[in-house]
Amino acid sequence: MEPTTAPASPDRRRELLDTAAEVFAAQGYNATTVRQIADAAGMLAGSLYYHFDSKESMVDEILAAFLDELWAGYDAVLEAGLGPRETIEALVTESFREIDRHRAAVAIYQKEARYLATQPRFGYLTESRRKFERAWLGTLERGVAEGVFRADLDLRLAYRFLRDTVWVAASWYRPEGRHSPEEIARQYLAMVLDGIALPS
Amino acid sequence: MEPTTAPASPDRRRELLDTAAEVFAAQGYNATTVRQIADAAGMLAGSLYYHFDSKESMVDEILAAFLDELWAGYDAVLEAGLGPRETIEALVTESFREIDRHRAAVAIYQKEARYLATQPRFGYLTESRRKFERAWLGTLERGVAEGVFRADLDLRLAYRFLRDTVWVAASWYRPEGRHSPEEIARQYLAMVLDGIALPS
Amino acid sequence: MEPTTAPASPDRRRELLDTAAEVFAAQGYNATTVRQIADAAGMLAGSLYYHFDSKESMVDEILAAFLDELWAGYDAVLEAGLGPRETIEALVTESFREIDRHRAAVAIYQKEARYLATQPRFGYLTESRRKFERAWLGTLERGVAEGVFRADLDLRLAYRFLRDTVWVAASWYRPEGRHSPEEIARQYLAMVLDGIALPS
Amino acid sequence: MEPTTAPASPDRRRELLDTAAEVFAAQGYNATTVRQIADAAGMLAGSLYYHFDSKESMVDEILAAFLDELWAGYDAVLEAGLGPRETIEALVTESFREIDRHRAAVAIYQKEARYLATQPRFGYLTESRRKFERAWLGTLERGVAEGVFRADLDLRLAYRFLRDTVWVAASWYRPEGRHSPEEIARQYLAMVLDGIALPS
DNA sequence: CATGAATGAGCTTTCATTCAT
DNA sequence: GATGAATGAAAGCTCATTCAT
Repeated sequence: MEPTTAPASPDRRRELLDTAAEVFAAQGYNATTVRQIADAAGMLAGSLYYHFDSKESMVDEILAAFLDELWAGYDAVLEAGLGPRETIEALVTESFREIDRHRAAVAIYQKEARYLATQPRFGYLTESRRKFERAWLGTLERGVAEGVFRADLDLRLAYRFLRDTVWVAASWYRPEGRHSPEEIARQYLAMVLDGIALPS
Repeated sequence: MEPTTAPASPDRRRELLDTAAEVFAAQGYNATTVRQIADAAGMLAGSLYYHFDSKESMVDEILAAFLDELWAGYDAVLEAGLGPRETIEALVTESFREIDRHRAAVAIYQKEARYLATQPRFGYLTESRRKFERAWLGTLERGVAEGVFRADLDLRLAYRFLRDTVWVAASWYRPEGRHSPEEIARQYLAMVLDGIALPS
Repeated sequence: MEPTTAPASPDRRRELLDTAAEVFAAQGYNATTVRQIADAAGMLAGSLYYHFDSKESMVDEILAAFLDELWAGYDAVLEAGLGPRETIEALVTESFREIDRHRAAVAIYQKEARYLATQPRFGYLTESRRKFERAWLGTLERGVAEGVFRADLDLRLAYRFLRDTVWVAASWYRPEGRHSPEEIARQYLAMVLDGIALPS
Repeated sequence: MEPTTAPASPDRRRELLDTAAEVFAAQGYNATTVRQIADAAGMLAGSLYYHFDSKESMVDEILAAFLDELWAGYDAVLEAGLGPRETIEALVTESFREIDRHRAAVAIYQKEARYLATQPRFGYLTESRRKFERAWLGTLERGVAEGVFRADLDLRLAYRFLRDTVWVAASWYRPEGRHSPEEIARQYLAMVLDGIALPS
């Protein structure tokens, strides 16, 4: 019979951050008030400041944790020595898994990254974006060189196409939905790699 | 005896709305203060209220004007009696033209529609989203029925894929960029219809 | 028949700063709320922010204006080529005049300078204190060298004695009081220069 | 069976009060947070409330203890039947000894007494000030009557001059400094009684 | 005795909006 | 048409204080 007492500190933080992420994702960072987060967490606005320095430091922690995990997955893929097509497949699948696990964080990242990145504190967002571009664009270039991808495309356009295509899914994805992240990845890859048209 | 120096009122409104749209797109609706808009327009915050009822009515007018124009184009395409593939091609091209003309409005729509749609005043956003879905999803279904599009796809997924793919472009598109909207449309269609992979 | 309209901007600022100075002097900077200042000025707390950036910038302006005026007077004295005793007399008189004109500002300076000086923004307070010390201590040293002042004193102690003696007066001085600033200066100088004891 | 490790409670209180006094003196009562005191004492803010009722009761105890000790010394001097000049000398010396022993408390008294005295709880501050005035002013008057002090001074001014002159020293005094309290008293008395100027 | 977590009141500040001129 | 000054509501945050453990 568990006592209904307060959980230990790091767990509590995580709990609160998850709550905050949900609210941020639903309403937008700026449109979310600290009071709304506190309400959702069942406490008073001021009480949040026992755990966090500021509203800003909450998004900060949410985004940083997400990017850490994301890059752990990406790095594993990139160091696996796969061919270009298999790398793209693995990156897309990894991305949808990340969306599945951290939907709220991904949605926040999508909507607020550009705005937040203007502040020095969030410099790592810009950094991450660059690393991201190098990884995807590099793979595409390799694929063209190796004759696996079409040569008649503007690769920067293709990169943006891929990137957006994957991440925007966070805005509508629901974990309890019909498809598993792997299934969604498979469908996306089918479209991205081979197109929606039947070869005539 | 009207003085000829005073600018026609509707022009001034348009001018101010364009300015506001630019700022909204750059900073987000909530993060934008009325004063920032006024600064950008070279006037004081209070003076904007001679032209507009409220900050809300500014986004309202911006979005409504954009959607009006968009649907004029879409409706023309949908009533032209084209085949499914040609319809998709025309809709995508039309969309990129719209992005070219109303980049700021499209960017605002992308970022804020979900949040704004919760208010009754912006009910037309939800309505438009539904019409949108009917148009695209219907065309896809027709394409599958006619054997022009692949039958092994979850069409709702494909719809979202198409929709996001096109509109997210507003977040990075720059009118002075390398490619014309038609050229971008062509590239996107190449990827979407036939995939980025070379047929093996 | 004057209309009871709002006065022009720079005057209004001065008015508000005078009000603020009075409240700060009476209650202490930290113990004073922006609301109290606004109340005293007959407006709402938020309205003060039309005129000033922050509570801090209010003290800043108050103190800076006071020190500017003070140094104008001091510099005139120091450049007049007076003997040490006459210089001390003139500085003391000038100080009491300043207390008479800017009682609140002087009181704030006395109570809050040390605390405020820890912030970079108020660096000029430290600077002013140093300049102050050079002026007074230098005059005392000159006086000892010329045989006008006693040689058996620790001059740093004497400097502090003089300095405090003069400025603390701001904490009890009332402009409508019995004595004019010049008369108070005369009495202080009598005590400081010749002592309160009768020569035996 | 009391464990011998637990420190006697009154000692701990004293220790904490000394710590608190130091912080209050350095930052001002209002600008000091309970947490800063707790930090300085190596405990958490809430823990202080095991020892004290409130922040207010801390200053209260600090000031009351200081005034108790001060008046013990003053009363001894006043009842010793000394002449006016010797009384002044003894009071000044006693005061500097008090500054030496309770620098922080004296500094707090100097800066905060006026503000605190507005609350009923600190009524003894006002009382003490009155007693103080009677003691010093009475001695001065006696001195004038007996021909020991100059008759051409406004005695209320002289009183304030003496009072401030002595106590403000608490704001710069450092116990480890060059001069003993007795030496400082001697120098102050030399200035106050006989002036800084050489008799011409 | 001390901690960890929370409360609740109040603070400074922001900002959309109003309105007399 | 625009300005200058103000309003009022609400925001983010601070802090003395409480209390179960």
